[in-house]
Amino acid sequence: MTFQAELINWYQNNKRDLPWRHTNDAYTIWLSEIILQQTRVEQGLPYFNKFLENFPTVSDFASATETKVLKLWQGLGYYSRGRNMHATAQAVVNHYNGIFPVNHDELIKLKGIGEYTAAAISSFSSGEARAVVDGNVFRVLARYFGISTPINSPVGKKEFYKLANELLDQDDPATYNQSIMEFGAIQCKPKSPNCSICPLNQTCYAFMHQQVNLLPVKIRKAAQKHRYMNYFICENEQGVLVRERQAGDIWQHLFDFPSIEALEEVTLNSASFAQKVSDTFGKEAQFTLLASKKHILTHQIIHLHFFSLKNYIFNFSKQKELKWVSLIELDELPQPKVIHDFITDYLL
DNA sequence: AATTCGGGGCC
DNA sequence: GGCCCAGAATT
Repeated sequence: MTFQAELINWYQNNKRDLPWRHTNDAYTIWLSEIILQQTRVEQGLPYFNKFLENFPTVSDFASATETKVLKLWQGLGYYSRGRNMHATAQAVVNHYNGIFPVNHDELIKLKGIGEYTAAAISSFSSGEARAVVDGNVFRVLARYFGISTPINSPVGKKEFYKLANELLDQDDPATYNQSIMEFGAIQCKPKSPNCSICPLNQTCYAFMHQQVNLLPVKIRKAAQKHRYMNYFICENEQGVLVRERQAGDIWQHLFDFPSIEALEEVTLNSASFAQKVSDTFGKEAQFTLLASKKHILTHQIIHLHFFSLKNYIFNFSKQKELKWVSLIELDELPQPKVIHDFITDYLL
């Protein structure tokens, strides 16, 4: 049996029953593919159901507010996916008559849809012969064919795409694409795959040369950086003061609180920190520590302190991103996971 | 070509 | 603590 036939045969016997595999509707498939970018099926599944329930059609998605979209996205991470989805839904309504494109060359023009996602949506919805190359495919091809070119280098990406499209089953690209990804996720998994039961083990380069745990090759990422975020909670009869985060940093268009950020850990009861608070919130400002947390992102380790702030002065004309909200309204705003955890424990 | 976008699960 | 996950956009 050929490599492709073995994969499809394995898929028919081992595939998971996932909701987006029961449709060829491009909108529904688009929802699943964006949600699953850099996200495990188990983590994305409840979000897929939630989005389909709230937005049954692309028109429903387009007519929602961005805040509503981000609130539904809350906790899933990589929030630009949510913002780009909103823009794309509106583009489909305005420029495609509300009919989601199914062709690769149209799909890739849309925000948030790159090479992988355009291939996935086009092959699954219309049977277009485009090979998907995701993390699973990189791994399966690198191991089976013994390719040591780094998968996250431009040269490697080109090489793997070329091979993937040569291997693509022209008669049923959708099933073949599903098969190789599912095979990578379940059988040819990253850590300690059970190669003894693999139907391809007798022709797999990595297995025969004891290189399964050496492939694929990946170039190391930059080291994580530490950030120190000191948040100040201001409460009055109206509620609490929040800040909408702006472009150019993490959590764009999500909400947190007024803060003083530092590059190093501050000594909380030091004169220098007290001076900084006075400079920012006025000489009479008083603060007490409410909680401390640590939050890990891909490239950042964030150290957070939350303070209650009294007797403060704000210059709202210079802080247009600030606004007062009631606790009810606060609950409707999208928040970073670590902020939402704090609010749940200390404000609600 | 390298960095930067989250959060969770696994070892 | 490091690695990976149905990657894309930016610089």
